[in-house]
Amino acid sequence: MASNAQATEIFRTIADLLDLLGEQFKPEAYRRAARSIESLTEDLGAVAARHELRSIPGVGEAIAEKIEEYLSTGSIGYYERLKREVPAGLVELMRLPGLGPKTARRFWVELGVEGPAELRDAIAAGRLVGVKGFGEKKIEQIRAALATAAAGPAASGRRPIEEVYPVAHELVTALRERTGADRVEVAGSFRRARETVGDLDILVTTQAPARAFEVFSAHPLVGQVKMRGDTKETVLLTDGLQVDLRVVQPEEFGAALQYFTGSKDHNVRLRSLARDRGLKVNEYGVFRGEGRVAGVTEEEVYASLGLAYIPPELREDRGEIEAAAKGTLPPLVVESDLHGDLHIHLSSAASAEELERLVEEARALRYSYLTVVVAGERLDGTPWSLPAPIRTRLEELSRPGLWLARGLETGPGPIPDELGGIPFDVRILRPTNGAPALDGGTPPWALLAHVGSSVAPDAAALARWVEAARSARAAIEVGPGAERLDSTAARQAREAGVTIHVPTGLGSPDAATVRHVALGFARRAGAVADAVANARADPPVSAGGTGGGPRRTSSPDRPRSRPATKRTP
DNA sequence: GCCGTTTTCGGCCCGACTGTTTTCAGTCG
Repeated sequence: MASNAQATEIFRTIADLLDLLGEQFKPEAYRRAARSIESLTEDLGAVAARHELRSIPGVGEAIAEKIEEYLSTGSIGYYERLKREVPAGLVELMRLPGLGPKTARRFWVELGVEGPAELRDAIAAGRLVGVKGFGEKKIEQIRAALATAAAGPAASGRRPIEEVYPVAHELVTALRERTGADRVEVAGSFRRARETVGDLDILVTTQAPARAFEVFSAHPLVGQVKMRGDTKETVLLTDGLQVDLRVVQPEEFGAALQYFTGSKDHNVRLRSLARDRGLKVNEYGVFRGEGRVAGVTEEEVYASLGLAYIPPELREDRGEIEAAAKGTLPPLVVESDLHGDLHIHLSSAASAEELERLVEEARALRYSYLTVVVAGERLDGTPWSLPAPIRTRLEELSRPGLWLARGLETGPGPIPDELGGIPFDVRILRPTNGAPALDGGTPPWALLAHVGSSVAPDAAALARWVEAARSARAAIEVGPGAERLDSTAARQAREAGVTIHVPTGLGSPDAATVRHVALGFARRAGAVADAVANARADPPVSAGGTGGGPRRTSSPDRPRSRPATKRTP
């Protein structure tokens, strides 16, 4: 999806350039279009070929034309003109923390400064002293921002959600236990389960805000306090992640949680819907005139606008508001829907104790099946397998109530001779480059895994794999890490009717992170329990290869059946 | 520049915080 990413970046830059020219509403319009293009599940070229560019939210006549121009010529005349008009260095300046378009423009117009290097020189030469609006502190702040930018490129970019997850968990736990806060929730893109997180927004209700700030600032993860007001504190963690802590009143908590969860586009739509109904929504509640209509809970906020509750993962203005109004939102998969895992790896040196711990974990979660990969091919194509005693132990531990299936993980071709004698129940496909078509003669595939490890994640390759999974009736694995699908790709799989697999992380130290993040991605993709392979009561597996199939007696083997599935509450 | 279950024109979120101010501008989220 290289061209989508490039188009996104071009429109973002156009927005910045227009900002620098002092334009009022155009910049936001271009940013809106950029956000939509970024989250597209298919290539812009494909949308253009169907003449459906205008159906992309935020893309109207003018931007659609510019996309066409970009697709056919590789550049956009309007963009090139703007770049000639405004020095490129100004965009860098306005992207520095604490600086914005107004300030960058003033440097340009009043001081002739056209970029970071010139600004540094101007400050060193004392040219900012005495300029209206620039006191000692402001100048120092700019100097510091320039130094940080020069030291390393983008020390404060967005980071993967799985990296932030344990940190968020720790901070929330500490706030709950040590500050006397009543309610503590993380909002923002973290709560929406976006793949990347820019910062953390934590909301608390407490009678003693000052104490909450005090305790929070003293947490070992916190590096420095950036600012502290009456209701809000901003800190930087030792690893550079920014965390905002906001204190809100209990009667406002739902409204604040809704407001700070976003997304921006979702909230804009919500507010305009409210306006149409004579209501006003802000972070303090929903109001008719002076009277508060809602605010304690999010459910109440949505209900007051005539909407069903919208799960955070869907709040991106991609049609969820219309669906909530009509009552057609899907009941998204929840953690208690998961009945097992089709893809568990143990190391080739695994011990029986490791296997037993794994089984204990599965029992504790009331899972009814696990596929443990017992044999397969390494990335270099050489075969490996779990030691025979471990495979035997696996069979011994399998019983009605918890079926331990044996997984065989290979490329798409015939099973290599070396692995031919090893019995298995589930065949897991590890894609290799250039061979997307699954061999129809082999047993049905249960799972397409490690997709990102062997194919470039561009739209065309992804489309091939989704089609391969669809025709083989295999599930595709979703979750954190380069080897699994992100939520955008998962949405594409869903749209093609391909089921997805949510890894549970069982047996790994970061199991909770893997499971929650993967579930979040599945929910972002709009998956209901029926769309998740391991949310089915019986494993979506048929007897495979030389294996014997399910060795349990409690329920008959039902290949490819769609057993009754627990409903989302 | 986009958008419309009251609109094809006239809107487009708005409050907290900082720094430089004497009443406000800019940035951020």
